[in-house]
Amino acid sequence: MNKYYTITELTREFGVSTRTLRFYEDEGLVQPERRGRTRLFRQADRRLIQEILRGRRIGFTIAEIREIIQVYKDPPGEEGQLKLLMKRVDEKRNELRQKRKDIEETLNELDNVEEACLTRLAEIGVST
Amino acid sequence: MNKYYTITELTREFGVSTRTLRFYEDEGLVQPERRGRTRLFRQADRRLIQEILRGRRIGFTIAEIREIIQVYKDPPGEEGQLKLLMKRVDEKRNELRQKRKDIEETLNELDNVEEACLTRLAEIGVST
DNA sequence: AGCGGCTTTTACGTAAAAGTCAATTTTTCT
DNA sequence: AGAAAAATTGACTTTTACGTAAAAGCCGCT
Repeated sequence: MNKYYTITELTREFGVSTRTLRFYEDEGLVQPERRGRTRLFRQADRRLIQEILRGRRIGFTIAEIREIIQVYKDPPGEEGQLKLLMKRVDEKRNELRQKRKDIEETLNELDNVEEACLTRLAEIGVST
Repeated sequence: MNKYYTITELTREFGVSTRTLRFYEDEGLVQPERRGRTRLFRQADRRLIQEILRGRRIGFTIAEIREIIQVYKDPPGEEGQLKLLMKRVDEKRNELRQKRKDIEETLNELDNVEEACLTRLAEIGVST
């Protein structure tokens, strides 16, 4: 059946504005089809948007996200390009591992904060 | 001995600019002492900066970081405030868990990209 | 006293990623 | 067909987190 999605269906699903999706199109991240001037998003576009938003959540810039999409769309074939790409991939991975560590540590801290809150509440004599 | 750090010592240690550290002071995140007009950072300031930068890496805004610092500096004592804080902590934790999941997934994808690169290189006949 | 180097303050600038608004279309419903 | 609802476009604005440039102060050294 190959369903089409309207822009507002997707904004509702992902909790973003139409402006945002149009912005992503302007930036060349997605290329929905058109019927007249209306955008028609396919499954592929929808999945792409999921990936874009995931990238956004972990702090990738639009440029970085576009780069990643590019690599999937047409992977480099030449040795120099491939090695460069691998280097960039390795850097990104290190960055993400650091970020993951930062998150673990912060999660632990937040656990402590919660503990402290519970303790304090108990002191005041509030049963949780 | 209670050593003081100059602003440039810290910029070198953490790889940030003096502008950044002054900005954090303007935003009320750190309060180094002064000798004349010169800032003198203590160990406590230094550790605080570490935490600020960690927060920054995982995408916290200055306002959020300030809020966290505030909670440490003077924790709420009243029931309503405590419960509110716990709610905010819980939200933050969920957000961070999502982010961690996003990172895991992206790390896996990057592994695949690397694999693909190696395969392609082997195809071209390059020994890695 | 002069120099180099670091520091300060003030003030304006900027890039990224949208948000907002107004003026048109276009589509949908009856 | 005609009104209402939804979508598009373009221009302008906003927010965050600093960057940058100018003009000057302080400090140790020679």
